Amino acid sequence: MGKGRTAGNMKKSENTRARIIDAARKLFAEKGYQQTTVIEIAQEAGLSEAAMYEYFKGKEELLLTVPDMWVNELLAEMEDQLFGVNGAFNKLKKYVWWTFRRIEQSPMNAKIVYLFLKTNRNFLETEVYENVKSLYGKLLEIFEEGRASGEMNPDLDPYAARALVVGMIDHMATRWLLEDMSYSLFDQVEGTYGLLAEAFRPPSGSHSAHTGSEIVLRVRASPGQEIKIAD
Amino acid sequence: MGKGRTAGNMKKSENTRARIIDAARKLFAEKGYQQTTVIEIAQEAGLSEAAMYEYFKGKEELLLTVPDMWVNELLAEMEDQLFGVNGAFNKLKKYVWWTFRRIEQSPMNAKIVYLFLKTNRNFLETEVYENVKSLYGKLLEIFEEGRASGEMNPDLDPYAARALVVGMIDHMATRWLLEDMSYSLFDQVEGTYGLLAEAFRPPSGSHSAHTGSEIVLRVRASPGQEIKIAD
DNA sequence: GCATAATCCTAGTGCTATTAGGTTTTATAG
DNA sequence: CTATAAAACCTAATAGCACTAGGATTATGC
Repeated sequence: MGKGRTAGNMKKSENTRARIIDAARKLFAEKGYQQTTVIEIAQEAGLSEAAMYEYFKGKEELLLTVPDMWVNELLAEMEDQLFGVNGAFNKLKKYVWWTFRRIEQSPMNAKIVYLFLKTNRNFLETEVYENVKSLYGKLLEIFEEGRASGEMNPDLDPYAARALVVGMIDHMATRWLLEDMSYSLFDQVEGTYGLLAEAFRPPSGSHSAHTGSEIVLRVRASPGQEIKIAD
Repeated sequence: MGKGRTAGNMKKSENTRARIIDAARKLFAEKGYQQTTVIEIAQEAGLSEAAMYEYFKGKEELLLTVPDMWVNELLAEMEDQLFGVNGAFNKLKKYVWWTFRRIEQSPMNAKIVYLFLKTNRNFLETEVYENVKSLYGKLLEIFEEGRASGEMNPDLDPYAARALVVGMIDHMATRWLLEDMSYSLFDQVEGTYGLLAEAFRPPSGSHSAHTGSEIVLRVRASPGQEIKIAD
């Protein structure tokens, strides 16, 4: 096997490309996108500045490419993670936990996605964005399933529900990353998720509000006091 | 009154300062922070580039100052908006609606806060951040009130609840701004808020283990049917 | 009117992304 | 092995930008 060649039939160019992406990922996560210069990336990858431009159109393309692989991995793994999980609530919990676990495991990728990419003006036209949408799209299926099975509120609007879950994930991930991962992510998630899930449950009487035949009375009473209802 | 002097005892420098801030706000919102050059800001304000540096240390200080006034206004207005509103849920709804109304009314300020400022590495050390924290802090009071009055779940964790509300506001505002305000913000908010509020309600059995003094009865009745309670 | 300070400008400096044009290395065919 | 073409890489510009030095102009107090 030739020197400098890694296993398989990987060309040198692919190897170099990977080295550049790794260097960029590391530096973007450490210092932020704006604060990282292309010279630094090139040095970290062991190249001259100009040689880098053989592999990437520019710094911004690098920003858009770096997390692409990660999100692709996530997308490929998602179905696998949810496979065999029964029930909409179990699926939802698994989905959320899995997402946060991945964020915890790859804070470098997560930082780039949550801190630098999401507010980039070209983000919406990105390949990554399409994949992120697919990731979030799975939530709609989960809510539809929960609605159909009666496990969740039959009047649940899947889009509204998705907005809440995505908003929660984004917010908690962003805070954790901004605060430099200084606390336990899952300690926070535990309570917040439990609370959010309440919103998706069927109403107490367990039938739809559209029947209009239910009245709720709130009564104050001492412990042990008997309450009779006369109709 | 001297030419170029506006009403009151405003100095020329204050006038110029305000012109710079207005110019920066407009350009940041239109083109984004990175894409706006200081030359453009200076031209829009009718100054030379160098003169601008008599008023601001640099471009970043401008980014941090521009939305400061807006958030200050919000903070000053908040108590006023909630004054006289009874009940935790009414307060919460008012809070959320008021926030989105302000976002809708000042998309330029909102863009700067939600798209450019929040991911800035120095945001956490900002005056604005302190004020934003105060704005969100009010939510804690609301949840405490709801918990104490029995209107909300007595086991509600105010911090978890705040995370959900803030996450929802951030997410919906960011999306709306990124999509260039191309749809009705309030159409979206209506359903999502209604769903979220469900999470804060007391549990179905509805008596707190702690106070033990409130009981919720769910009764079926026909419209018009009279229900009497005998104790 | 004159000193002083506030306000502003012209003309840089230095850093950074990007490119022009050429050199070295590698792969390939005869 | 050698000629040749392509791939990989480099040195040395170029251009755009944030920011500054040093000085000119204008307003203000006495």
